[in-house]
Amino acid sequence: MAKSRDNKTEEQILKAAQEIFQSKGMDGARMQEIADKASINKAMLHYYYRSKQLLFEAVFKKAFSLLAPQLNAILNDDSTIEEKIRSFTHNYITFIMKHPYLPNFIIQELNRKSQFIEEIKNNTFFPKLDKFKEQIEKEVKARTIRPISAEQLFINIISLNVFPFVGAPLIKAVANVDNESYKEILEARKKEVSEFIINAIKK
Amino acid sequence: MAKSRDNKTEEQILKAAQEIFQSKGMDGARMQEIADKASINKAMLHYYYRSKQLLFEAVFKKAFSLLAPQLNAILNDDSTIEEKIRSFTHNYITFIMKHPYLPNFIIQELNRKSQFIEEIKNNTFFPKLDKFKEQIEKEVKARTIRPISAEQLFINIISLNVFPFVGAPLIKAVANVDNESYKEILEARKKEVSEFIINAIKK
DNA sequence: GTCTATAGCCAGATAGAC
DNA sequence: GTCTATCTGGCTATAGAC
Repeated sequence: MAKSRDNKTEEQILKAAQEIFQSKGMDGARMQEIADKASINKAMLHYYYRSKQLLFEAVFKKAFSLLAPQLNAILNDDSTIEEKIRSFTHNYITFIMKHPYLPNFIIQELNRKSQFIEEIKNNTFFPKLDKFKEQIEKEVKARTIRPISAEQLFINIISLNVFPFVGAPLIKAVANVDNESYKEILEARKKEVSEFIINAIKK
Repeated sequence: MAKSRDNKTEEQILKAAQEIFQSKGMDGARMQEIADKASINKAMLHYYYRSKQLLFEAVFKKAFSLLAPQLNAILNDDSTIEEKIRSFTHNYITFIMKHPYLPNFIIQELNRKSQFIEEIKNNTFFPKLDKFKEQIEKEVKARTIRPISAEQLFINIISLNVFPFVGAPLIKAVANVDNESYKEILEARKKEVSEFIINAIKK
C-alpha cells in the first residue's frame, strides 16, 4: 500500500531517531535500532533521510528549535529582570523535566562538532544577548542591582538552570539521592533558583 | 629491544587515549588513532590493555580521580562556608582551565553508562555530602546564612563552576564572544562566582 | 615487547523485486 | 513506498614471526 511521503512515517522515524540519538549519541546510535523503534525497515531510513548523518542533523535541528525559544524568553521579552528570572526559571525547569535528555544532547553534540554551531547561528532564530545586555547595563547604572556584566549574569542563570539536568548522574551520586527525591529537588528549584539569583544581584 | 612493562609506554598510551576519548567519546574514538597519537602499534594497545573497553575504563578512572579531590575540597575540609566557597571556586576554575575537556568527558560518560557510577561510588574516595550538609544546617540554624538546603546549595555551587566549561560552545555562540574573550570571562569568574554565591546566601 | 598480516564481525548503504 | 538480501568498508581483536 503506497502511502504518500507526507504521511506519518517520516514523523515516526524522527521520533524514534530522536530517542536513540539522544540516549546514545551520534556514534553510539545504530540505524537498525532506530528502525526497530520506528517499526519500519532499515532501508526505509535511507529512503527518507539518505544517510545517518542527515537523519542526525534533522534530529539535532529539531531539538535545537525546541530549546531556542526557551532562551529567547529571558533574552528578548519586555518584562523586568526580576520577572524574567522568575518566569524563565520556572518555565525552563518545567519544560526540561518533560524532556530531560534535551540539554545534554545539544551540549554534547555542540562540543563534538563545532561546525554545527556556525550553521545554526546564521540560520534560524538564534538567541542573541544584545537586548539582555542593554537591560542589565541600564539596571546597573540605575543602581537597582549590584554591578555585574550581562555575560556573567547570563552564564549564571543558564548554569543554574541547565546543569542540574546535564550533571544529574553526578549530583545524584554525590548527594546520594534516588530518582524520586531528585525529582522533588528539581521541583523545588523552580522557585529556589530564582530566589537565589535575585538575592545575589539585588541591592 | 625488550623494555620492561613499567616503562613509559603504558603512560604514553594512557595519555594518548585520554586525549582521544575525551574529545571523541568512547564510541567515536578509534584504536588506530590512539595508537598513532601514542606513536606505537595498534597491537600494542591490546597487549597493554586487552580491549578498548578496559583502556577506556582506565582513562575514565584516572580522569575521575583527578576531579574527585576537587569536590572533596568543598565538601570535607574544615574552613567556614565563605572561605570554602571562595577557595573552591578559585581553585576549581583554575584547575579546569588547564583541563577543559575533563568535566564534559566525565559527565558525558556518566550519562551514557549508569553502571560506572555504582562502581566508583563504592570504590574510591568518592565525595560525600554528609559533612557539608551538617555544616550548612548549623549555619542556617544559627541564622548566619539564609535558609537553604545543603543539596540545593551544593547543586548551585557545582552548576556555577562546572557549566561554563561544559556549555562553553553554546554560551560562546549566544554571547557572541571568541575564545580569547571567553577565557577572560572565565578568568573573571574565579572571583565573581564566589561573590555571587555569597551574596545570594548571606543575610 | 614489538611488529605485520589477517580473521571475524558489524554497521551503513544500496540493488532490485514487489 | 516497502521489503529482503547483499555489498562494502571499517573496526576490534588476535595469530604468529621476530
